[in-house]
Amino acid sequence: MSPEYSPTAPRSAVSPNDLRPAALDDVDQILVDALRRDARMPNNALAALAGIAPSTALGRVRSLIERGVIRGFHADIDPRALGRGLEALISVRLQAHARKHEAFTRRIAKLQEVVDIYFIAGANDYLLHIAVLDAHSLRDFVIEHLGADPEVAGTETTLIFEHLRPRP
Amino acid sequence: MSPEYSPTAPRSAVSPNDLRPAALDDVDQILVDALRRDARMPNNALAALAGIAPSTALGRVRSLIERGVIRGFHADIDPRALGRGLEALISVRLQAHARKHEAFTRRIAKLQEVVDIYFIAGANDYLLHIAVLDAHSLRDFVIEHLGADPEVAGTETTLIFEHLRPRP
DNA sequence: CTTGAAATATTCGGCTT
DNA sequence: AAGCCGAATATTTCAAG
Repeated sequence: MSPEYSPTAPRSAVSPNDLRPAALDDVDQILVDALRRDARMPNNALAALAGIAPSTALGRVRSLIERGVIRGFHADIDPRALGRGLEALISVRLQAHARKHEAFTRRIAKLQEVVDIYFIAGANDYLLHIAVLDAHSLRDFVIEHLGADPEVAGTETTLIFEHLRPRP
Repeated sequence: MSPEYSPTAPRSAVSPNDLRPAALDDVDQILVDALRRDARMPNNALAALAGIAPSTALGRVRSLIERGVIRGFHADIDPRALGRGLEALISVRLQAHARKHEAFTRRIAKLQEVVDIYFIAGANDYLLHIAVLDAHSLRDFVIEHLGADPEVAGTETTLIFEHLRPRP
């Protein structure tokens, strides 16, 4: 008998050189969902939730990490507790001839103030989400780390009044 | 003897009605830092790292949660694994007379596609970070959830090529 | 904040489907 | 391949000092 297509098995990747992690089955979905809500949920409880043995849950979670589906487990910390009560978004446009995007990214990524780096389409090249102590620190950040860089053609800073993360 | 200033004690809040969590001592700092890197680090290991007994570490972490310093523990999931390989930023401007910001926020916060809601200063009122399946879903999202709302005066959508989160 | 002990959870090898 | 079981290790948690 020739091999045949199984409709219940996960499909292979859609495009040829696709780095997408393999599709998640129902159990994986439950585990991922639970860990997204509470990364410290015991393996025990995960197993019970998913209706599998603890050892199986352990293997599943390890596989999810291995496959890159779970990229990490992190505590969400109130920036105010870290003395970073002021958050801002900074649009950054690099010089047209600038081809040192990677170097810029690496340099910016090292700065303590930087929370997110979005590499974006459109007139600007980056949107930086930063968290600092106060307005003075914000100015210092822009002047010292962006204004001083000859590759940076321009910046635009916008204050964040409130930041919500609805999912977790 | 009159009460005197103790240089080692944490200062009280700077401004009168300040909701800032109390300052963190060295041990708290270590715990917060470790849990930010790895939310699943065992309480045991945390204790050893901070140089305190496990029971003390347990109490410290609970206190940090209680005080709102730690807002949660979350697994970081690759959006591609969730079938959300396309991310975008959408600037949203509400009608000048719109005073239903809270209602808008609540409605948007419920949508599965929404990753972050930034309430910002400037010409626009919101910046939404969303993750969707593909360009078609993105268009649908804008039309259905933003374009259809009479309170929304305008939107501007920008694709995210890459999103880095340097800290963890 | 620590100790110490009981209750829970993790983890692995070996076995079953 | 993937899952379960059982048993040794490890961890969590609380009451007491």
